[in-house]
Amino acid sequence: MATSDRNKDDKTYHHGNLRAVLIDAGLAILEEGEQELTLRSVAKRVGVSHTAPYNHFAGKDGLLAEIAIRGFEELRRVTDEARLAAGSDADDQLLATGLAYIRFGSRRPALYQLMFGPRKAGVSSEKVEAAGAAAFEVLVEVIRGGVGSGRFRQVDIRGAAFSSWALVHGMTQMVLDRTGAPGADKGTDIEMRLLAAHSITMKGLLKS
Amino acid sequence: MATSDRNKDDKTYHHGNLRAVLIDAGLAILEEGEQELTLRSVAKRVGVSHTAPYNHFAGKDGLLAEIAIRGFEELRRVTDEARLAAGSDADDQLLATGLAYIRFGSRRPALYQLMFGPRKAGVSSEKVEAAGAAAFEVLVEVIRGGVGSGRFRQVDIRGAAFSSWALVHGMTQMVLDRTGAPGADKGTDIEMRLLAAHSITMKGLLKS
DNA sequence: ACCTGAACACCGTTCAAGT
DNA sequence: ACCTGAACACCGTTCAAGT
Repeated sequence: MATSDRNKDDKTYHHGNLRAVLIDAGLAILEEGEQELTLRSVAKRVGVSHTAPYNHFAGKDGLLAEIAIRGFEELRRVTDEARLAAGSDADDQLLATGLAYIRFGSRRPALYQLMFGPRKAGVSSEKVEAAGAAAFEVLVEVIRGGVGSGRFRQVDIRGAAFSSWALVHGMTQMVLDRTGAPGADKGTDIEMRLLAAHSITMKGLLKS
Repeated sequence: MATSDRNKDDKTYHHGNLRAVLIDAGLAILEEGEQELTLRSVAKRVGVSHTAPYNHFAGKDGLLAEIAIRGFEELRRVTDEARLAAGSDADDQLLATGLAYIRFGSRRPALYQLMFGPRKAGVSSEKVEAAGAAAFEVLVEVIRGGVGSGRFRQVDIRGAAFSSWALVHGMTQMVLDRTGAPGADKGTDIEMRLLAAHSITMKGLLKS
């Protein structure tokens, strides 16, 4: 009896998939934002000893890297969805992906800070950069499409994508920095800022 | 004899100005980049017990806030100097301040990350934001001058300044993130990126 | 008014030991 | 192959005690 009970729990508990469960727990802690993300807090939440994670990750940095990768994968997903939903106009696509980007950072501040915060070098760090590069490609696609269709000027594609990314990234960071600042209309305000920047950029980007 | 020796040392040692000495020590640790910035490491470098800082700061966060303020003051200084050295053309001024901004972040990566990293809320945090706002005003002046002289279109001044700041801030962050990335020509590369972004932005900003 | 040293709770990491 | 518990070095912070 006790054995069969144990087997039932084990499906979601921990034997084959402790690695994945730990990553999810870390993401959940960041999402809730109350608790500190600690190797010990993650292990405790899963119900495992605080040294168990060392069997699946290269210490705390290894776990953090895996969480950051998940973040970049989702960032790529939401921006790509926004791009597809924006229709065929490259101008609309660029604005939509920028908005999706800023919303992602605003809604997941702790995860976003982790993704772009200082990382120790290492092999897992390269995988993080690869995930970030994949997310970056969404913007490259937008610019490439705009240039290809003749809507945009013949700008350097990756250079323009880099500028767009830097702009939304910088804006997101500035929103997250001033968490205690006056003005609860932060969310709408930053979107207006992006709109203004977008219209200036577009005057330099559009062909006609 | 021992007393007079002691008095000589005390001038730079610690009695009246321990507070300032601790801030300098923290900045020096960040500058060197080898040591971890820790309340204890700062105290040790100054030659004082690790609890002494509590007489001058609200814990570690209080010291960190003071260091960040110093950083923003210097950021304001270097961008303002670049603005003045760039002559009277607002276009040149905008590019020069952007370059000075990115160079500041590139040369003081640890300090820059501290300035824009997650800060705990508190009174000292407000002073940090005030120092950051003062640095921001340099860019506002550039845009205001460009609009006033008729060189720039009649854009929203603070909105355009915000966009410019976000752009260089985002670029700086992206340079600092990829510390281990391939391509040692990082420094020159990012400046070319900024030039490209600047020329696109200018097409939307300039009047004629 | 300012500084020290002991003490506390917490953290990341290592390692022998268990299964 | 995976997990545990003790142990270690380190951290921020508090506090009684000194001057």
